[in-house]
Amino acid sequence: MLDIKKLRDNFDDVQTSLKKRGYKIDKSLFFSLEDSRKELQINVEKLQAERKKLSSEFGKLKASSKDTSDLKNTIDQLNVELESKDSDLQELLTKQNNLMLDMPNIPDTTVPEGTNEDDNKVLSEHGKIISTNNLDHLEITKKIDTEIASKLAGSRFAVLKGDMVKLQRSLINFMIDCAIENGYEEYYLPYMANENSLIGTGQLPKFEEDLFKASEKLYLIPTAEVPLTNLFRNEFINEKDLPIKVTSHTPCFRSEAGSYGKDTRGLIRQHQFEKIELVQITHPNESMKCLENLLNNACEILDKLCLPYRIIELCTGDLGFSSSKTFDIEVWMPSQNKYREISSCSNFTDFQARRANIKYKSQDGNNFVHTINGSGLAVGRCLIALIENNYDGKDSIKIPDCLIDYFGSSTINVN
RNA sequence: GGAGAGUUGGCUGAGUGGUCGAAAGCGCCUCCCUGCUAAGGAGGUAACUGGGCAACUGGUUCGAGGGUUCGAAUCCCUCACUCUCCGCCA
Repeated sequence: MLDIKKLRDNFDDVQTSLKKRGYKIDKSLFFSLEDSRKELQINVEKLQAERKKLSSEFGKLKASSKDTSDLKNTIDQLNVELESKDSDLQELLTKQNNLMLDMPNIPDTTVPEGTNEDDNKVLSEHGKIISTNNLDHLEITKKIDTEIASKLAGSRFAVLKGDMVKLQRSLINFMIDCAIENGYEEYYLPYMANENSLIGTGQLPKFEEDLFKASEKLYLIPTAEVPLTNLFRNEFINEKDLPIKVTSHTPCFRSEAGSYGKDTRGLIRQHQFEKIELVQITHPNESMKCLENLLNNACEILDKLCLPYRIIELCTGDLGFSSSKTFDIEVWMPSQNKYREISSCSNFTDFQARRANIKYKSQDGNNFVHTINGSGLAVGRCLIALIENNYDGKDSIKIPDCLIDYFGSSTINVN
């Protein structure tokens, strides 16, 4: 959520910024709501003050057992007026709030301008592309089975067997250990979240169709970002405790509505996948530095796994709803002959903090924190990358050195 | 699933109709004392929000939403959540 004061005072600046990401604010709507709000609010508060005063006089008259009927009449009339004005005001505030909840975050001034992903900027490429293999992961190993998964649950699910499960488990443990080493505290979390949590991180109300609803009140989490960030919802944090770094491995559930026909083969786009999430709760002055730190933490994993990847900076038109600045990490997928997203690291500035009411206390008063998060990493996609990049073209997949202790062997025989 | 108790400021916790945005304690901040630390003393310290250049000055909030009342933390109703005991259970 944006700061409404910013809109009141610098509407044109905000409008210009949001335009860069393709969002249009209706200026006349905003100010017509705002003008009525101001007038009504002043009016209502005046009436409330008056009632307060008269009620206390009423009490005094009562105490000295004097006649109160005239005063009661006055107050009754006042209450009728107050009630109608107040309900107008409430209606208006709801409209205004809905308008605010619909607005995306303001892109950071350093974000390159653009209209869609074609305008994203490649910042750097890392590692050597050595694989000449063009078989995809389903062709390389039979231990990933999406057909049998469709019997169990439908399309966009997978069943893993034997070595592949163990490899996935090794990746998870390796990634979590990296995060811990980098100062993140590990959490085990609920895989379902309530509505308020999802509003806090920005999935609701606008993106309900992307979620799986598990019951009347609970949704399956689309990412551990939701529970990790909401750990701090409605909390005050001591300034000296910032930044707070937390991590968790969870499954993630996404309906992938609107991606029909896209990435239908294999593990790349599933309703359910494993992910390690990194979250930092930071001081506003430090957040960009923390974003770089988090990005490095994520890249480090690919470095250690010796997988080729590149870093992309998203342009204004491709930024996620809540994000102010985002770096994507894309890993090389030999079978597709291109890089695919494996992590998205974002600075949400105070956008989520405002929605989730996460503040820090400092000498100059209370202020909203900035929230940062990114995958560290998406496990399913990492598994694909590992299989496809490390396949020898004949019968085995090489396990990177950093995983050998976790996996217990230096190769997987695929026959 | 059955029975009961609770939800108040950063925390603990008092408060059953106006003098309560709220006792007390803890914590925190400022100052005094002290060679330093500890202890001690004085004062300050809820959040959100409106108007105003500002000084300042209004309003809202005691889990949420309704109701009663001139007036509600306090009375009534509904809901959510937490805890305890019993039952069941990985």
